[in-house]
Amino acid sequence: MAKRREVEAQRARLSAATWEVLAEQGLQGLSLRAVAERAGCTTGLVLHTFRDKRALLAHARELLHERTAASADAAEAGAGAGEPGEAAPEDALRAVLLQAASLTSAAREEARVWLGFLAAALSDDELAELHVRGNRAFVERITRLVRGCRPDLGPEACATAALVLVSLVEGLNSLATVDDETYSPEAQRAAVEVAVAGLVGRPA
Amino acid sequence: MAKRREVEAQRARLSAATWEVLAEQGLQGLSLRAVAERAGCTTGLVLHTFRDKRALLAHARELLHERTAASADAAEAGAGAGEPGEAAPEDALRAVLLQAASLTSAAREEARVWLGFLAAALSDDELAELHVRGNRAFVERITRLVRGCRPDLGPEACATAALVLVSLVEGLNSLATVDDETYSPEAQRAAVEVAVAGLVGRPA
DNA sequence: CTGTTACGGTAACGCTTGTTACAGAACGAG
DNA sequence: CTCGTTCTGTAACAAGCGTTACCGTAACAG
Repeated sequence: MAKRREVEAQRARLSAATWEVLAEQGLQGLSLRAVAERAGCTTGLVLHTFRDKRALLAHARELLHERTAASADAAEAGAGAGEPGEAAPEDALRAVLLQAASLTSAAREEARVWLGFLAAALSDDELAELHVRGNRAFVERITRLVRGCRPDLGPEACATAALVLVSLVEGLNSLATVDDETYSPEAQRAAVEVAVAGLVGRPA
Repeated sequence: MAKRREVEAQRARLSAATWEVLAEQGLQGLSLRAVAERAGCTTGLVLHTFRDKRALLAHARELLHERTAASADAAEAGAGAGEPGEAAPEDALRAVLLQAASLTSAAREEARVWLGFLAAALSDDELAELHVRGNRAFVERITRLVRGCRPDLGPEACATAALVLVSLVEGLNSLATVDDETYSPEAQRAAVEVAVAGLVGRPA
């Protein structure tokens, strides 16, 4: 054996650089040289750490998935930690949905990255599979939270309600990446509130 | 003056080719050579008809906008032409939304094209402006239909409801491009039905 | 009929891309 | 210390990109 550096740290660093380039320059500007420059190294290191560009993209995609999942976990736990009041499950659902929306500029940047990966997945089967896995995990999370809010609903109704909420949030994210005026944070918040109230909340 | 061929037909033909390439090969495969080969000509003709690639993309984007607008017009008119029953405005809203969703394979292909343009708009201001214009027109259309269904709601409530429905449909479209199993036509239809019923329909 | 003008194709340019081969540097083992 | 292995940077490669200059060709004006 010889040198055994922390290659895992390199992978994380390069994935983060991939992410930043994707957020700033878009999908078209995402070249190996741009990533290398962003990470402060050359393309040689990049392709020594990852077999090829697709492997780099796939790793960055998984990193994004893990990040959003952790963020959702935190939001869900934080909402339930208030007090065991009457509307705790609804608060958790609302908290997770609002956290998934792009209310802050950081979240909007993440949405741009997410959208870039989605567009890339249209012609990359591996990225497509990763996207499907991540999105289905999100759908299952929302389905569970919906069931917690409305135990009276059947499984199909819960699944449909979850699909509505997930599609709504991801649609808001996608549209907000280009039109942050129409899809302002307030507008997004109001939309999520209305949808939650209509599907799960008070059956007025 | 000399030859005066139908250059407008060429523009339409090339835009259609752009569209097809974008649907089949994705944003990365959208090169001038691919478009030219698809249209049965060379790149010379392409760049004689359009100043550069961005102009070609912009024209194809406008063509997509006009197409979706015409389709929405047809759906709206068709739903209102049944009989002047009690729930005509709700039917029109539902028809427009379902037509905008990707229930058929042709509509899914259109959604892939739409998504490609959206991703391209992240780093192209002209495409971004075209997208914003088209989407706002759609939002206004839905807002008008919502107002027709629920004259009792205030302007803000109508706007929020429209934003929910638009984001829902576009989210369904985006997600269905990659996962046509979870976002099957039946699932999309059920989602739209639930959302319309919850926001506009019977206030149960 | 002839000249002018728009049109379409050919081929090349310069550039960037992903990828690979090679050379030097850094560290652990003997 | 010295060898050998692992790592990183350099440089080059072929391929593809958008774009441009150039050259026939066909059609209308006079």
